[in-house]
Amino acid sequence: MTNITARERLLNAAVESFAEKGFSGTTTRDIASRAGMSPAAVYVHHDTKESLLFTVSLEGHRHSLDVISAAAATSNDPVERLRTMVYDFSLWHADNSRVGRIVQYEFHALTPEHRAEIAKLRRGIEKTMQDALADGVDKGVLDVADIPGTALALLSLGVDLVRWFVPGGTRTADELATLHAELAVRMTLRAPSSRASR
Amino acid sequence: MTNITARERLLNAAVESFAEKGFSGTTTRDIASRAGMSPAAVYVHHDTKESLLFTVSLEGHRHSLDVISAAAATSNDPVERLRTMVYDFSLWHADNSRVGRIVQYEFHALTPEHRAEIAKLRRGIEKTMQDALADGVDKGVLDVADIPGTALALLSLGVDLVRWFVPGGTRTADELATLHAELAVRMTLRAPSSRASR
DNA sequence: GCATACGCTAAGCGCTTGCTTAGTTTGCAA
DNA sequence: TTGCAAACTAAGCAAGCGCTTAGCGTATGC
Repeated sequence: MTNITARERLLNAAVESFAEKGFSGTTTRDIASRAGMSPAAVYVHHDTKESLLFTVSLEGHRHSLDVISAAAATSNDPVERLRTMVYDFSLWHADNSRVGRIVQYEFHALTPEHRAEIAKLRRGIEKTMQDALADGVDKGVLDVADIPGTALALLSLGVDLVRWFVPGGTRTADELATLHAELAVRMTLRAPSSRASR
Repeated sequence: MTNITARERLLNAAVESFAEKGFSGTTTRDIASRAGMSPAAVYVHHDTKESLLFTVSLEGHRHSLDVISAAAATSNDPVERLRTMVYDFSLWHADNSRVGRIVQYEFHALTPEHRAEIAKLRRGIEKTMQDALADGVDKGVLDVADIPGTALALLSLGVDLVRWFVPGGTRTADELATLHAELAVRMTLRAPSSRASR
């Protein structure tokens, strides 16, 4: 009970510190003091500093994969589905921008084994977006010449927002996600004339 | 003469190391040995490790601002101008992905004074893109409801590519930049029906 | 009422860090 | 030939690093 709480307090402290100073810029003493504990207490609940990063990164990647997968299953209409996927993916990054920064920018700090495991989840995210575009093209609703490249561009909208988004700024997470969803549709929608020609 | 060469060899070594391991993950001994010098030689040519980062970051920001400013001046046609701006901005990031990673991801490692100076250049980049969009809207050629948000999204295409782009991969820098330029036009172009209504 | 296990800390080990100091080498002006 | 500045290195300092060890207090099962 208290075991779980202390472990999670340390994980939350690690998220704060990694997001603010990066993995290499964070000391185990930082994490411990943010969690209100002595430096040695970190090692009661976590093996190494890197395993803390791996736990945070794995959880973050799983969440964002879950979010985009769930969105992909909400509709059979390619346009509405794409709108939901981009909206939810960008919203998740805005609502979790600290975890998002760790997910996106600290990938290289993982051990090769952990990196390989997380790379699989990343491929899953890209695949989900590619499949949604391919289905829309098949149904004649979307016009996408370069599916992998366009999928990456759509994901970039969500990914890159963690670099500058601040909660409580001039723009809400919902407004940003709505904008991204609209831009995504415009990037991929087949023009009326070419749709008529089908 | 040799002074300039040694100074630049150290800067190149710093670019390699910062891009690969991040600023905090890089040691001054890394930089020195990559430049084929002793650790102390770094301090003959540069004040601190952070001043090396500042020099690299400042030069990188200036280059990318120059690139997008020059592109903004190539045409009066809003569509062609936007296409050129996005193409050149993404191309620069693909051709300079190591410097791009430092520019984008090591901003927080700068001292507050240096950060403030570089923030000005960043605002210049955003302003240039916003002005191009606003002019296109004024001329009735583009349809952009949220100009600051859309400008950020267009820049995100170039910025985020440094996270995954590898020279010599399946995609050339030119192909990627061409794709981004096309997507940018689709994101912002006024639809024929709404253009007719003007 | 005692033994045991658990959550945690004080102290610190061996190593690496950014940077400095003191001194050597080199090339060139007078 | 001498004098001197500039480029560079060997050695090392103080501080900070990830992580370990030894031990303390407390709660729980018996």
